[in-house]
Amino acid sequence: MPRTEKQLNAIRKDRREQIMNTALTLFSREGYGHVSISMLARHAGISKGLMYNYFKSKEQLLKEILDSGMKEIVQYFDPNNDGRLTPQEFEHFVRNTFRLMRDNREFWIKFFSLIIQPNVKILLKDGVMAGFMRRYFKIFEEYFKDHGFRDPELEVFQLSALIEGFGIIMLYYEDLTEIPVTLFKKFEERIIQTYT
Amino acid sequence: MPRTEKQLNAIRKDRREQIMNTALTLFSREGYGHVSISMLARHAGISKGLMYNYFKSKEQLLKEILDSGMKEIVQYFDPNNDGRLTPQEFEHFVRNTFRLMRDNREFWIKFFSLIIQPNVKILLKDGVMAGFMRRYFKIFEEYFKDHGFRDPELEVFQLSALIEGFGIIMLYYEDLTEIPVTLFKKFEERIIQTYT
Amino acid sequence: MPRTEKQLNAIRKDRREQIMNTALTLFSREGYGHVSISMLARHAGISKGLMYNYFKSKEQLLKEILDSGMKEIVQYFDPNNDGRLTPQEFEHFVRNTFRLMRDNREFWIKFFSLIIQPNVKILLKDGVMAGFMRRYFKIFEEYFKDHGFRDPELEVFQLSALIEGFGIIMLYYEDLTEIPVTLFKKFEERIIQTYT
Amino acid sequence: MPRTEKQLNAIRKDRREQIMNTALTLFSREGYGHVSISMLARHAGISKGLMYNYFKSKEQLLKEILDSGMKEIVQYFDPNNDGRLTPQEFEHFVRNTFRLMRDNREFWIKFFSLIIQPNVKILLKDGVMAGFMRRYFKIFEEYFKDHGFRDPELEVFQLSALIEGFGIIMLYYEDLTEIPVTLFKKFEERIIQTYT
DNA sequence: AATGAATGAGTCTTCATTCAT
DNA sequence: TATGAATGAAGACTCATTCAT
Repeated sequence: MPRTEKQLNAIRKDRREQIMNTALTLFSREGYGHVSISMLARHAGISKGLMYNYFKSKEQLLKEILDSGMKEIVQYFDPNNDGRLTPQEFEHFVRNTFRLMRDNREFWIKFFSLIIQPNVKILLKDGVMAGFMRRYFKIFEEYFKDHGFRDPELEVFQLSALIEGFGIIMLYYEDLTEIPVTLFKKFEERIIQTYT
Repeated sequence: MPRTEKQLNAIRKDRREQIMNTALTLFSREGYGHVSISMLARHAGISKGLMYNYFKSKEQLLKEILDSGMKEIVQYFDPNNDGRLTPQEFEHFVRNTFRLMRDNREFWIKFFSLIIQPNVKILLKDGVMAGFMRRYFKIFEEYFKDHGFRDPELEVFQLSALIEGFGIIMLYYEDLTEIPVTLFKKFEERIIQTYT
Repeated sequence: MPRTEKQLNAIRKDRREQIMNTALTLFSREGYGHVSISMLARHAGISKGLMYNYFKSKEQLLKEILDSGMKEIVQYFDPNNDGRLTPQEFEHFVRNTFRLMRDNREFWIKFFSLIIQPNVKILLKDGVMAGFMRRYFKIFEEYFKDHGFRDPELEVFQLSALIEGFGIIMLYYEDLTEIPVTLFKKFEERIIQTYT
Repeated sequence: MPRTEKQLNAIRKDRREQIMNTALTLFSREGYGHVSISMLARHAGISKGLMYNYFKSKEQLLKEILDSGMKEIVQYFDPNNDGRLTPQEFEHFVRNTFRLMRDNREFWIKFFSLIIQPNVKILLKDGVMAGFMRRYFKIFEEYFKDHGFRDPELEVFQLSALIEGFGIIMLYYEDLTEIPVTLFKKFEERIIQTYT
């Protein structure tokens, strides 16, 4: 008996996720350019050819991974989408971002590791990322201006540095010096105290 | 009649630098793994084979680039090598680091872009980097402990995040939002004020 | 629908043999080192890459060819594996060896031509060959000692020279002076008469 | 003061020999194809370019090495050049050949190792070798015919096999089983006894 | 939907040879 | 005479992608 349309869709959805998860893990660990389709197929437990039933090319696969990650980031930012942040929204944003990272630490380390790869960066430059970044810089600058910070530009710069730096440290030095969860919490509180 | 030893040394020095500079530019822009020897040779204006007169392999070339950069970084840190930082030394270190970056901004953007690449990271892990990082973490923690900071660990973490984040921002967003030199200066002052 | 396991195995077996046969012919005629993968692929009627689906490397291909040839040689020698040769076993060995050579003359000429190549020799030295040779020398020396030959060592030496020399002549001069099959037979009889 | 013509010639002659000796050693040990000019120059203690002052190409160098070796072999054979061998001449030939090998064992092992390399063989086929071999076969056949051997063709075949096999054994197994000089002598005597 | 054999362009690397000095 | 920097063709090997089954 042939499978129903519904079953087929379920299979397809599972397979796609399975492939994307495996790909993210490998891309982040080995570098996008060093992951061959053979390796990917082997790790995902499928055949080489099958990948091409789900993704047009290796690059397409990468793009879908990036998109799905970016969507999650964006959704916690400026939820009512009015281009303004209240201190509550600011705190909410920071807490949510950190919670996201804590709850799904492995995923975000991988994702961060992926987006700083040169070949990958190029894809993002002209994609969602650029727009997101511009908007993000703008909204924070407004926020600092409205809440009496003397040098809003500097604050945006410093805040960005802290957040990006946080990512890099997780990624880069974690296996040297195990970073305890309490430190994450303290770092989060410090940022909220400093900026609200 | 063969060239004199002096002539040969001059030629060799020039060529090495020419190749290393070209390589750093390409490695950082395109990613180490995506730069082929063909591409490198074309950009450096030499033949494919010649690279191998100067460097045993592509990887060896990378290692020499990394070493030469790391040496410059290390030399401004804990100059009297006693494992202790005075506030003056701290300030001196920050100012010098920033000056280095300002004076040779392009180089350091490239260098930073290089060392966060996954394939490159691996090389550093077992090289100078690991040792340097451990020492760096330790010395700063001592510094904060000795100068009355309540939570030295958190301060080290935050300072590191700021510095690394500074690198990432330069690298990642500069071509979106031109970062003015005055901002660099203000960022530098803020760090010094905060920590001394 | 994917091919069945059986179909795949058949395809793989055929291809392996096709590649190994082509390789033996070329390696023996041109020398292992002078046969490029391009050349091999062209002669075998396959693409350059395909060889690497079947053999990890050019060297691995060589090793498998050597192994398969050595196995055939070894099986006719000291069949009951007691480290002793009776005159009947001696005769049996000689007759079988010559029959093998006559029946598959081309193959053995190629094989012999292959194993005397310097690069190839090195592989054999540390492989089956060394062990085989030592055993072979020992058993024949025992044989000559037991059957009243005055100078067993000399006889082993002479017998070996005859056999190896036979190989060289086939290989080296055959295309100068066509060697008739009757001569082979007479050579065989002479050896058996002399040593039994 | 510039060197005299005579001095220059002496230098040239020395250099040529030095290069040829080094080349023979390397060619035989590593295989002609695996010896690079760099390697050769390094081992001979000269520059890469200099080799080309003395030999037009790598192949030309090989050819001269082969020629000089072949000349030595040929000169002991059929000295009065009448196409006939007397038993004395036969003995003389065998004794001289073996003496040559004993006295300069290393050289001949190298030379033999060289001429059986496939790439090298090809050069010889159309050179001195072919002619030499034909003549050699012919003269021995006459010899055996004239001296009452029943099957001259078989004898030529066997004699050749013994001699070639002797070469192979020296070359191939010597480092497994050290072959004593006394064995050489006995082998020589046996051949003379058998054939005169 | 699923497989993996097959392709060929492209990668890093080696090396005989040339040539300015 | 002597040097070694420089070249470029060629070699072993990898891998994204296609396609018959």
